[in-house]
Amino acid sequence: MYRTDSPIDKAAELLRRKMTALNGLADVLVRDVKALARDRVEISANRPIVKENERRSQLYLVESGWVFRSRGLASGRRQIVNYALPGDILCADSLLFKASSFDLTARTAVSVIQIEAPQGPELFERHPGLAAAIAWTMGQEDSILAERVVSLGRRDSLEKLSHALCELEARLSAIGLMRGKTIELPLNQEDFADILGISVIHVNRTFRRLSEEKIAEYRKGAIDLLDRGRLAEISGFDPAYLHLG
Amino acid sequence: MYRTDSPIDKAAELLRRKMTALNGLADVLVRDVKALARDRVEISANRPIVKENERRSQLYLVESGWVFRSRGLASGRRQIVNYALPGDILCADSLLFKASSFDLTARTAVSVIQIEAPQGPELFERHPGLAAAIAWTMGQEDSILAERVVSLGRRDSLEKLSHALCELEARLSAIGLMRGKTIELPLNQEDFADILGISVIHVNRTFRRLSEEKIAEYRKGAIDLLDRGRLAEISGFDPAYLHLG
DNA sequence: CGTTTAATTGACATTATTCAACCCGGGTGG
DNA sequence: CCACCCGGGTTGAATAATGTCAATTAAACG
Repeated sequence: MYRTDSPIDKAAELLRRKMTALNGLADVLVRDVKALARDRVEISANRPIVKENERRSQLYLVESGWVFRSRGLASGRRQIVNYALPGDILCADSLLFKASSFDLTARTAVSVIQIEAPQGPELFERHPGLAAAIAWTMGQEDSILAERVVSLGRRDSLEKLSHALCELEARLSAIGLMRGKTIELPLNQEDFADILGISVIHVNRTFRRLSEEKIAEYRKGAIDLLDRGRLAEISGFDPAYLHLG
Repeated sequence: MYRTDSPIDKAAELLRRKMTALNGLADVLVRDVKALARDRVEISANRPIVKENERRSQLYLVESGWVFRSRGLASGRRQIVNYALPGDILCADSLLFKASSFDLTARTAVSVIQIEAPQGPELFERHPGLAAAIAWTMGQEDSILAERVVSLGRRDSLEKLSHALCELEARLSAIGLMRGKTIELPLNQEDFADILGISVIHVNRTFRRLSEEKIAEYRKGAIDLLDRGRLAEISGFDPAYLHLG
């Protein structure tokens, strides 16, 4: 077990725990990560982590805080594509592609561990553990986004919201961030709107419906899940796509 | 150059061409692919390639035909998450995860080349080229899905359709499948509905709008792009996310 | 030809958006 | 201590977008 009180160890442990499927590689990964880890960087809330179209050759391993991956449209609309939590890797794509066309912004104060990774061939030939982590991360992201596409395309607002709440609960409890039936999160209703692809006002009405039926209760900074069974039932939630073991 | 008339070479060449960013690895990749390539498999139209939740340790490299990655919901609704074209890799995730919760179905007659890939550690330690291809494929898919999320969440039907047409044009011309201004495709309006997350009837209305404004014309089996500039303008299309060089 | 599948059209219902107010709690400055 | 402001949050009414249902047309095929 790679457990001490160092922040790098904690974040690396979260990462390792996610990658149980790659049994033989999990340890190699942790070794790679530790060898390549550089500074810890603190980003204050609501600051961009990477501006769109910026090229870099580093990865970031999130240690604490919430990060949004989003796109702002010309019309002023915004879509949050995904959110990253402690143990998640950011900018994995920057090692493979010239540019990313999405913004990464810190929703809360965030601290990340910079990992100096070689690009291209060297990455795959010399650091199989890290390469596996990157592939795994992208695969998981892929799977989450595919589920997001289903939600946005074919579920109504009640189903969308219910599904999002189930996902939040699953992802947070996988990293030990759930306290009982309450999700603590830094998202306001506008953030939910931009995740679910609906208007703020409709988010509000949809939360009210959930609240009227005693299924979930929105408060500032937290959501109480009163009936997780109903939430999963409404949205057809099946946690398999998160690949959390 | 790896060009002969063998189908494996043609598909591998398409794959290699996509991965220009990984300069040093492209050749390693082709070697890996050729070494691991097994049978060619033909799937007839409208047959499942993989049923949901089936575990395998093979990859498929598409040689010809159109493949849908989709999810059917309990209510009978369907969402097409993405489509794969010649040169694309299928089932990359099956090497990393226990199961995939999406269906792969052949929309046309499809032929794929089976690639026998080791799972887990061995993949990354012994076949860096293939590992890179898998990571790259997942990264590209990831990027496409992120763009899909934006479309589904924050664009109206006209923008969605325009964006989809731009994407189709870009992806098809990257593999040499565009003839002038006409997209030849096996998609009917119901397929478009399930890609765009709107109803068939609305797809019809939206095509009519494009046609009235002389922007694009739907015919069975083909779409004529009369004004690509307008299409890109309407949808804010920027091909960068496809990473096609 | 009849049959089938897909496309098209119109009338209507539903869902979600927009706009405009109002509320409420937590600062902040007088 | 109070008045004010500000960022959410909440609510209702009007409007726009999209979905559903039902019927019709068109093309494709044996």
